[in-house]
This record gives sequence, structure tokens and C-alpha cells, in this order.
Amino acid sequence: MSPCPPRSQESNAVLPNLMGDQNVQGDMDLAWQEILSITELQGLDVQGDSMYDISGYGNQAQHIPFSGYGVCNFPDGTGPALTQAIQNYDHPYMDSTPAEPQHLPTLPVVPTFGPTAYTGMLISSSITQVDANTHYPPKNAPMTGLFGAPTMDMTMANIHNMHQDIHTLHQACKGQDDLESDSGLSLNFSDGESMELDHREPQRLQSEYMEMIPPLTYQDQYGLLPALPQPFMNHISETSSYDTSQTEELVCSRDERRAAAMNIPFPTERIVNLPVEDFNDLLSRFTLTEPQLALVKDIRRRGKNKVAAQNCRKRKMETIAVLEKDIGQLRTEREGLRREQEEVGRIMGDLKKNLELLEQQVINLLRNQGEPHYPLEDFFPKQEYDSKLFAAASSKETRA
DNA sequence: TTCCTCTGTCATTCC
DNA sequence: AGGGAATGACAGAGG
Repeated sequence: MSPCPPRSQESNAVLPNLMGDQNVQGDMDLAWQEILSITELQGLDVQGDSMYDISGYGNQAQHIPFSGYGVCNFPDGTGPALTQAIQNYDHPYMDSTPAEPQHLPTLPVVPTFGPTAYTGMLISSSITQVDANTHYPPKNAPMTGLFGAPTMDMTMANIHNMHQDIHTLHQACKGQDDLESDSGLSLNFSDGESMELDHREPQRLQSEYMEMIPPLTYQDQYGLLPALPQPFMNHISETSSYDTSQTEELVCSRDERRAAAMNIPFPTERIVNLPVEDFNDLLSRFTLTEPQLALVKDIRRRGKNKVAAQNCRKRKMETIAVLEKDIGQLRTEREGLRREQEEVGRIMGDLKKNLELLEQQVINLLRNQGEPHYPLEDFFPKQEYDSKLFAAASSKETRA
């Protein structure tokens, strides 16, 4: 874990004071500085309570389901409609062809700072206007980040609430990284933990995504927050229209958070699972920056490779199982051959004894008849002698 | 604390 | 040339 100093009490102390001053723009900047100074936003080590404690979020019934893009509540009640539009991203991508953009309502962006209101992707998705019929943004729609939205209406009360919620959210999400086995090799942006854990290519780590994400921007601070706590992930699984096992696997993964940090406007599930053609079509619908494009391609590569690795290991285990079965069969066969060899050896021994006995009888008989002694090899050359012996043994075995 | 297993990722090769 | 599959190797998490 990267070092993460305890949250400064000053951070807590300043915001309430600021709340009392409703009309000072300069204090807004100060408030932001305070918010940005909260070390928990770095996604680092903070003493948390329960891993998924969401008690700090207030009434959960007010929460709109997290669709993978994030949802804002809007004071004018447009939030749910937008939520539905966003959720429709979960529907099969090729179900419909995006039509020409129709009238798009301008939505006032006033996040209520519930648990889903912090990631850059989530906010940007909420801000990004979508076609009410197709649920797609207009082709080449510009992607705006949370704090790049010109309609942002941030009140000091919002800031105070956000400050509190951020702390709670971070605590709730603290265990998220622990749930993953991500080695973070390409997590080359300001995820302090990963940067510290990866010892292999420290220089490269600093180079890639660090270039992609400028340091210390509002977008970074919020985009790099940990993923949502388990209760929201569960809700995602319940409401998702595609395979939930895959969803759980992908949602809130580090790639998911990278995508959030970079305001990638579509889910990693789509990035990974779409066929090339559909994937390229999807990309063509948005104007992505080079870093965004690089990240999307990395996510796709990692996702594909992850599945490939799983298949590879599965095949390897199956191959091992087959080979072990073959080994068992070969051992059985070897035992049989060994027993057969022993049996043949015994037969050969018996035959040799019989032959020697017979030879001795013949010699004795010849001596008794006054014939000179001739060794048996004189009658049969050695090779022929052995072959006859073998033939005799074989015929005996066949008869048996 | 150490060891082992599982999993994600990267690098590389091949198709 | 680019994308994907396959796979060895490595590293972190967790039991």
C-alpha cells in the first residue's frame, strides 16, 4: 500500500465554515482545494470500517440503480428517465441503429452526491446527452467530464455533502482492490497502490497512462475513486440484462475504474465482448481521444487475454488429466508385460533344464553304446540351437 | 511466516 | 498489418 497519511482534520473543519459563506466564488476554489486534498481520494490506505458499509449514504431507497455508467439524481425529476436511457446501454448493442439525434432535453447537472455521483465516467455519462429513442449519444458526441460541464451548479452544501459522502464512499469501497487479483501491470496512472506494487517496469509504469491523464485534475480526483461497494454491485447484477457472471467479473474491476477515470462512454463488457466489427462501429460513434482509444484497446486486449488464459488453463488441466489417465493405463500395461516376461523367463528356465537333462541322457546312452562323446553344439550350430530351443518353448506355451 | 493455489496480466509467437 | 488465440512466466491475493 502506498503511504496515505491520516485524513487531515483541517479538511473536515474547513468545509463547514465554507458552507456559511454562500456567495464567495473565491471560497469555491478553496473548497475544491480542500476536497482535492482529501487523501482518501487517492484511493489509498485509509482505516475503514466495514468493507461495504453504506450506512453513510442515507436512505438507500433514494438511490437509483447503478447501471455501469453511473446515475445522478436531478432535482427536476429527470434523473430516472436518464437512468433508464443509460441503462439501456446494457441491452445488446446491435439491437437498434442509432437514429439522427432528436430533441434532447437540457438537463441541469446538479449531482446529489449520493454514492453513484462521483466517478468521472458516471457523471460524464449523466451529462452526456443521449437520444431518447435510441439511448445512444449522437455520433461523435463530445465527451464531457464531471467538472468540465458548463452547466455545473455546485453549491457549497453540495460540496459539504460530497466531502462527507466521499469519505464514506471511500471507506465503503476500501476493500475493493482487495477483491481483485489484478497485478496492475499496466495501471500506469495515479493509483498509488499499484504503482508501488509493481516492481517490474517502473519506468514504463510512469509513462503510459500517466501521459494520458494529466495529474491533479478534478476529473482525476473523482475518476480514480474505487469502485462502488458490494450492495450496488449486487444491484447491478440483479438489473443487468447480460450475463451476470461476466458482469460481476467486469464491473468495478480496475479496468472499469480506468474506463471511469478516462470517461469511456461504454461499458468494459462491450469493449471486451463485441466482435471486431461491432467494436469498431461502437468506437466510431464517439470521438475518443488518443489516450481513451489506447485505454479502450488495452481493456479489450486484457479482457480477451483474460478469457484466453482461463481457457488455456482449462485446456492445460484437461491435458494433464488425459496424460495422467494415459500414465495409469501405461503403468497397467507395463505391469502386465512384466508379469509376462517373468512367465516367459520361467518357461525358458524349465526348457533349459529339460534340455540339459535330455542332453545328459543322450550322452549317457551314447557312452553306454561305446560311442565317443560329442557336445550338443556339434550337432546344432549355436544359433540354430537357440532358435530350436525358442521354438520348443513357444510350442509348449501355445499348447498350454 | 511459509507454502500453495488461483487469477490477472504481460510478452511473445503463431495463425 | 492488425487482431485474436495460445501459452509461458510473473506477481499479488488469499487460504
